[in-house]
Amino acid sequence: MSVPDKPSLDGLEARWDERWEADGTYRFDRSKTREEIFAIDTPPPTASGSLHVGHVMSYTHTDIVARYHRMRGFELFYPMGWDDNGLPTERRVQHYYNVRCDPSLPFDETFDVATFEPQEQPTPLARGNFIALCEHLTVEDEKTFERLFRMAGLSVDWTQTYTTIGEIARRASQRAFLRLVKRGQAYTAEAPTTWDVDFQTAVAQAEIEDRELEGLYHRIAFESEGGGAVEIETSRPELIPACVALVTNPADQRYRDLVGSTVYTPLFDAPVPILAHELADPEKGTGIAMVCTFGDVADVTWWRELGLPTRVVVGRNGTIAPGRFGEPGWPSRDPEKANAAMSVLKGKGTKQARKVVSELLRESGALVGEPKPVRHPVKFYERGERPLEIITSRQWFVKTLEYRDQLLRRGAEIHWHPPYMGARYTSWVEGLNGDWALSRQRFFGVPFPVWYRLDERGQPEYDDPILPDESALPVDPLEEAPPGYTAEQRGEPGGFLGDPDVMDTWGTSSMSPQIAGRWEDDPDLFSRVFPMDLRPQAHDIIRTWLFYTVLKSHLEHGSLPWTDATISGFVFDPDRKKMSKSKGNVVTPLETFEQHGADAVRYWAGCARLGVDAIFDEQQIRVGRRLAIKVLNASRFALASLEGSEGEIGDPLDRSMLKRLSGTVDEATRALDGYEHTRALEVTERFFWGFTDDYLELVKSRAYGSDGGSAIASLRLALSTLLRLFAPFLPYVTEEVWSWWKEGSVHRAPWPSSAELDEATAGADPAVYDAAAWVLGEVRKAKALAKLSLRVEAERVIVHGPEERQKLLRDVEQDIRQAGNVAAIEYVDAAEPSVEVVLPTQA
RNA sequence: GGGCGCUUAGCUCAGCGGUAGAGCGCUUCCCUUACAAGGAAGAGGUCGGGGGUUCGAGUCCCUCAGCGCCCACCA
Repeated sequence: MSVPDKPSLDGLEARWDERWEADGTYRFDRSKTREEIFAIDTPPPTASGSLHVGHVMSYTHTDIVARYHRMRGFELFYPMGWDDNGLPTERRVQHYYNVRCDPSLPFDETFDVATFEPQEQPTPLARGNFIALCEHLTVEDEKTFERLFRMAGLSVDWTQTYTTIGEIARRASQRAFLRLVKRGQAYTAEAPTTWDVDFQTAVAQAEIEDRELEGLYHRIAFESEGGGAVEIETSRPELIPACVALVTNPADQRYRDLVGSTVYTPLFDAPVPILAHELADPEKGTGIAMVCTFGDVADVTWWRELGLPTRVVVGRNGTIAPGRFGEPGWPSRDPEKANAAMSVLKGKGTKQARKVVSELLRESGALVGEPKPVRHPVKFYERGERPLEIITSRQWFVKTLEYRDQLLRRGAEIHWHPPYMGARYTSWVEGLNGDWALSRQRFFGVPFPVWYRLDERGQPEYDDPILPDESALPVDPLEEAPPGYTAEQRGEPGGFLGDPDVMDTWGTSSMSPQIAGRWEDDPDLFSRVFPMDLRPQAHDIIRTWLFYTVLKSHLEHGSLPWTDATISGFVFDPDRKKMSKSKGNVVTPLETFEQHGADAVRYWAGCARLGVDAIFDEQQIRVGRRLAIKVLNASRFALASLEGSEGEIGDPLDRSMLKRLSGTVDEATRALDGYEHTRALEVTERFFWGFTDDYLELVKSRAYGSDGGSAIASLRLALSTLLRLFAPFLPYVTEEVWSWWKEGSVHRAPWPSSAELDEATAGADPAVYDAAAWVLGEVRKAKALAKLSLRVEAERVIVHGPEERQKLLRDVEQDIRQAGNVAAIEYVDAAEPSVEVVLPTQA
């Protein structure tokens, strides 16, 4: 045994991280069977972002689960991943190096990522060079992340780390995609899709958010064919040239007679029909809606279900790029007038075009009254700055709608922690309005392993793509030629075209269980870890990461990807604002760790329940630090200050204390089994503080004495148990103390059980410990109220109470007298227990 | 518009059918041989409002209000 004289928290993190790494304490043993393994689908953080205390909280929650299960005897499959593909990385690289990706440039062989310096003007880079720069920067970011997570004490097996742009991830994503195509579950189609005009990429429903925006409702008159006018209301008058119909509800009496008739759009004089559709809401606007291609998702529904033509006026960059009226598909009573109006709009952004059209409408007399200001929700790409447009483009889709019921059932099979989080999944799946648009018109992502044949005129044949053999994966269709073709045939008539798109970043991260488990690359490993046990994550990505992972697993494996999902809340600053970089209220985790120590920060995290948003509270962290220091000092006392040796545990107080501890062990175990780590921490902490405040004081003199064997043995047994109960929460300080007197790591020690304590506690009555602590407390209270030092000897303590209670106390009277500095204890029969303390009158 | 969650001491939160709890903060006292980056003690709540069930309700039911979040085809 080697107990330091002055134990300290300083430097524990570095020392133990190194030691755990050297000893392979958290190394996964793949020889274990699926039943013996507990597998965690760790969230791969966005490598290009920065970690904040919110990450610290949720990853600590997961680590508590991991450490608990490891101590329960499970072999932990607990890898880390880095989500380094996708738009966030592209954006970070663009800013960091002041570059932009220009896919038209040829690859520059001489470009060196390591020595590249940002220039005054943005440097255009070829796709390949840009990707190389992305890979370079993410590697650097990932090192920083790993340092922080190691400091946080995550018991991850760092040899299992994966990235979402790495070869394994690309292969897994592409393989899953190919199989979706072969099963008919993924398809390519030219279809209207939500589109970000700045990033110029398709965006899936899951990445869309509503933002409240100021708008103007314009009431606009359409000329009816029989004369007269039909009025509609719109906040997007610039889409009038894209109008292909008006719709009204079939039950709406006001417009029943108009259904089937034709009206003419103002300014453009295009004839459009008035049609009936259930979706039209008589309560909204005038009860007649303008259908444009495309203003919103309702337009898409009407366009599809009513078989309407397409008249596109908004281009991919968000500017007005109209066709010519008078030409096929662009009918007008007065093409000259229509094209004159169009020429004014051409090239303008939608916002500007809106103002112009508004003025033109006013001049033409079609504007009824003044536009009414409104605040209304508008759809945005979550990372975008301008409203989404709906633009027709060719995309790959994954079928989701037809699996809706199956996916709902899968959601119900998941054990959600907390359970009510399952409702978010359900409401998301129920609200799905289209298949998953999987392709992104971006660069740093997993390419689609697909080529298209070019016909004699050089037009791609999208309906029958060329797919590689799975053994060739991963492939880059922009670098490699498809089977049976040569590189020279790229882009030539009769040759081929590589799919230029990359997958949605969720397309890859939804494969995290398969990537981490080396699906197909290492079938033996995969069979030992999949389906996994746990998916930990935050609630904001239930509709993305969680949903897509369930979808992929359901379609590929016919199973859930894991049985349980733990959902952490967010962390807010003390003013209840969500922490974010732009608000400048971000607390850097590294500083927090350095200032307070990892165990202290983990304690704060451990106090926050799953699913509940937490406050970043330095006060609470200090409490954690105090607890950690207390563990050191109490351990030092129990282990080193006492010179006697262990004896048989026979003293009633000792046995009673251990009985109480046994109950605490049961409670903590039950709590952790139910993913209620806060409760486990709470009961452990409560016992521990009582243990130090009362038990240590009660046994101190006995333990120092010649017959201290029972006390010393009890102290050590309790300490061993408490260290293990605290180990998932305070991995550093518990390991430190463990190392003073035990072999091996506390984190590989068995989780304590009440059975372990049975021998020492058989027949013991926990009420003895409670009663002794109660009397001691009353004595202390009396002295404190009398403003006396605790060292002042009380002349007498008179315990009133029923006989049974007296009996409990008589056995441990000596300990109470010593701990409380009491000369004599007397007993008086009474129904209600109370304590009377006779103190010396003050001089 | 639909759904979920929250509303308990100044603050952060436990408690979920049986006489109001913890930590922090505040006040007082104590350098007691594990611990002064300590320790001991005290003050402080008609458990959001209103109904109901029950011998008994922060605890179950209904209802209202406020806050937060999720979802929604928001013309």
